Amino acid sequence: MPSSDLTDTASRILDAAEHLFAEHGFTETSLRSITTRAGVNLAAVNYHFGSKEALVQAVFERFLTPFCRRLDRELDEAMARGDGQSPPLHDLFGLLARTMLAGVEDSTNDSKLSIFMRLLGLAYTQSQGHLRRFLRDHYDSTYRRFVLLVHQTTPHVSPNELFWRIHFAVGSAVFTMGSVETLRAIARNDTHQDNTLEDILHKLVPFVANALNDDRDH
Amino acid sequence: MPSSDLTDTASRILDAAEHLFAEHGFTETSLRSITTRAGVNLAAVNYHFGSKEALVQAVFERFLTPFCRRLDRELDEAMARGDGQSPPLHDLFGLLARTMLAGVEDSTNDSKLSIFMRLLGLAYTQSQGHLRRFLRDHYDSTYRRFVLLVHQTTPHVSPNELFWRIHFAVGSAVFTMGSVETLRAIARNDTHQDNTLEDILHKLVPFVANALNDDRDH
DNA sequence: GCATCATTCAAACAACTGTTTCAAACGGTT
DNA sequence: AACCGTTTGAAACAGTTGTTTGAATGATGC
Repeated sequence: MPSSDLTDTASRILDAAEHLFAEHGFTETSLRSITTRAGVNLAAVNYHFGSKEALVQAVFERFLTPFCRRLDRELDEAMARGDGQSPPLHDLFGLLARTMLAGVEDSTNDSKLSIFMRLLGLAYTQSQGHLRRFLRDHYDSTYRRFVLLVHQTTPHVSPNELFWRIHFAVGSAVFTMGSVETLRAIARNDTHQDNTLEDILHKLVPFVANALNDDRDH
Repeated sequence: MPSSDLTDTASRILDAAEHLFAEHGFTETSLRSITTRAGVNLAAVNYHFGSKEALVQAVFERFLTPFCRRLDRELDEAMARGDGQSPPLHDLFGLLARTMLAGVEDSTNDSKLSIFMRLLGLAYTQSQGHLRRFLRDHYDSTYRRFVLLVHQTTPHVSPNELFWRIHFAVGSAVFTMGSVETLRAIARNDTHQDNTLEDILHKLVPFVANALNDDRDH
């Protein structure tokens, strides 16, 4: 019911798949559960996308392509504002976080962003084979551009040290994202505080930026 | 072939399952692939463990129970040395890292630790339902004890803020160590530097400790 | 109205999943 | 040797998976 009857079959499949993938993972989600939720026939998936693998890629493409385009544009503008100089580390990651939030039209409802985050987490942890290749082939250039900017803003950190710190940082982001909903529930019980996704991102950004910026090599 | 013929059926199943779960995840690993690798009959899993779910739990129990026992003892000793005072943050995580490394008898071979961490990662991201319950029921007390110590050494950080930072930190550790083999290869190509596992832990510990210790709330 | 195309549908497909069955083999005890 | 409980073995089980089929349906252009 969340997807209106106005949209076409392919979009309804993508909507349903997006939700179910984020909730249960890829292999745990059957085509039958997707088509049932979407209210379409089982064969529609293979007809419109060719295979389940292709559907997975289509789900990622639908939200990752606009995201990378937005990020690239944001980076262009930031560079222009700074006369070709890359912005400081906090701004760089703040920009990243804002670009993520910008993809969610309804900012009061976290679910869209939550799905976005979980999918990103899945992409990192569950992607063996075809998905990993797909993501590398399509979005590696944006990723490398961002890393290069981080590199330029932290010239005091050696390349090797920075390499590891970036992966530490990616790890904290990806893992938190991958289980945001669960963690939020635990936090509600534990600390009696309700954190919005925006709150969490605003804690993650300085966490990452500070850790990357430490001027001692280890 | 990796597991010797001397060990009994149950252990050989656990060895095979451990490797395959870490490599492909739970649902992606079939009982047939496990028993084939272990060189035992298919029915042996249900005979010795009862079900696949129970096998998953047994795999976690085999490495998590000794680990938590070691960690508890190490914490006891550290508290005794400090007259009941919890050690500073760097030492606390250094102790954690050493306890992890201690579980790997063959310190020249990283694969055991890598599997350990990958399983921890799976527990984090893929555990819905039975596994999550199992882990909470069995190992939550050790976990809470460690968190409480971290809490006492960082009184300037609010409980909610610390909650999230700890999960950021766990994420970076689990993610990096879980793909340590792959990342080391990339680093060798990228920065022309060969990092031992110990090197990486020595970068990770201050990364985590510094990030947790930041005195501003966000 | 007719032909042509894309789309939908119910049904079946083969392959794989975890689990069960029951006879055979084993090892120790008397 | 005969008995015992424990363990292994090959085979089958029922259920689910992704995918394919071929007929029915719909809309579009002439």
